Amino acid sequence: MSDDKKLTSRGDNFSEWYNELVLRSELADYSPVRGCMVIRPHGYGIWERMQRALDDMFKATGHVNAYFPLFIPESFLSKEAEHVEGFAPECAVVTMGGGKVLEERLVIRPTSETIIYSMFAKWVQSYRDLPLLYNQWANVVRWEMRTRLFLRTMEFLWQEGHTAHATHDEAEVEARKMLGVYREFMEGHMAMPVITGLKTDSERFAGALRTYCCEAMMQDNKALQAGTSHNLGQNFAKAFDLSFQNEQGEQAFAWNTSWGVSTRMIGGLVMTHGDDAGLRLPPRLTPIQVVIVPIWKTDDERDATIAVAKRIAEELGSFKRPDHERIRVHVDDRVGIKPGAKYYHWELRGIPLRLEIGPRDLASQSGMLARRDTREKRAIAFDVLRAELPEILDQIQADMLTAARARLEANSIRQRISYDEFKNVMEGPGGFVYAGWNGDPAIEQRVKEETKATIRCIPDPEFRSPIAPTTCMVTGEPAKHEVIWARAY
RNA sequence: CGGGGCGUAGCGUAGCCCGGUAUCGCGCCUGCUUUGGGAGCAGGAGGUCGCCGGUUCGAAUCCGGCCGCCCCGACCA
Repeated sequence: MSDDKKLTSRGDNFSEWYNELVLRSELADYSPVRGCMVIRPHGYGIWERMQRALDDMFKATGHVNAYFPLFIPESFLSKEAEHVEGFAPECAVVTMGGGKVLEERLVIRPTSETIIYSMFAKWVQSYRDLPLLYNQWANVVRWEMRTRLFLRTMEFLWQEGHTAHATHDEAEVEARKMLGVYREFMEGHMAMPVITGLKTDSERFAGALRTYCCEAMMQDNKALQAGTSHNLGQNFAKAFDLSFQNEQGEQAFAWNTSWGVSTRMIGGLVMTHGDDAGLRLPPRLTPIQVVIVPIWKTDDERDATIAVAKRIAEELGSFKRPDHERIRVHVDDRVGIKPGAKYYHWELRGIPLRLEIGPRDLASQSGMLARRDTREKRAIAFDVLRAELPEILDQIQADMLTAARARLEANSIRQRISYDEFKNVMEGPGGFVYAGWNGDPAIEQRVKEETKATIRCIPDPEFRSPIAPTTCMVTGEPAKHEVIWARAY
């Protein structure tokens, strides 16, 4: 057994652990194009589960899917001043087509506000046409300097919601509602607790009135912005003449929101739950929930255990079952590979449950069930699998969230600390520091330069400290907000 | 775009300083024996040493240029 079978440990080098794990668990691979990655079936399977769950939630909140083009006329980008300033530097631009120089260059969408609101403008005349509640599943391209698998790639997959409303307040409700949807998805499906809140101006989306976000804490105590929701105000409506006649018969500009989450969440999943043995996937998002490993000595035993394994898999996972009763089972019937090697294989890939079935188990009509998250192992009778597995999977899902939440709390600092102590925290263990801020962007900038930490958000009320800080951590002046400081991805 | 590192079989590497046709491990193929925590033995396949040029009788090795990747910064979902 050689050392290259062991994963770099999180403690030794977190960043190397992450890269190695993503590659070795076959979530993704580097591609021939710089900064772009190939999402392999195991990774894409997670994305498909994410899409399905989120899409259901979007539909249940009244949204519809549509699709807008990948190419955006370059002139569209520049119609909203702040937006063009924010995105122009990172745009890929098509200058040639069909062997000819294009009359107007085409930007490959970095985000679709401009093209979508230009179309909304055609479709909206009256307040009766509002609201428009659209979503699209798409790829976008941003010319990033430095890329990392899932966390920042030049092309990534995401969903972008785009809505238009008659009033500011309606748009505000929508932006907050979708932030809540994200939070519920991240906690309920990813088992990843998040802090929701408002971005400061420096971190606000280019062209938005207000940006709300979900911030998660990774195991190296750095923050990951996992989702954003923007109240765009009337900025884009004015740029694209998205106007309507209101009940009073006056022309008015619509109010827009946009909101998105991306394949970056897969990186968050890895860094939230992974351990030194590999991935740990939450039952709701894992492509395979239970892997069955048949064990044998003789050919007869091989045939018998594989037959039983397949029968169980068929019974639990049949497509004839309604979706919510179906368990995603895989039988690892590869010959010539010892059971132990299979255990390592599936542990690396994060499959929540493993069922071992050997000759002894056939006799007793039971198997050994091992949990990936806790590594507990116990016997379970075949005839209770169908009844008990869903409960066990739910338990794993819940336990993973509890564990992640405990880690988030353990690495959050709420007691008042001095700026010097803060610097030590950021140089050392890191974490989320709740502290007062005087509201001055210059202070935010200075802290960033001195500590690499940024204000992740002004947390929503339910995340704030019982006793609000009264003074700014840096200047000692009266605090305008309680904010969360952390280094971020 | 600045700093650092690295490109040798599918993967990871030795060799490079000191020039003579490439080492080892994993993986892969065949056979036999194995299989309840990473199997053993035997045999075998697989290489334009990132690319281009130079020096030399001879270059993975020395020199010049280029390309790519990773890490750390600046910038960003």
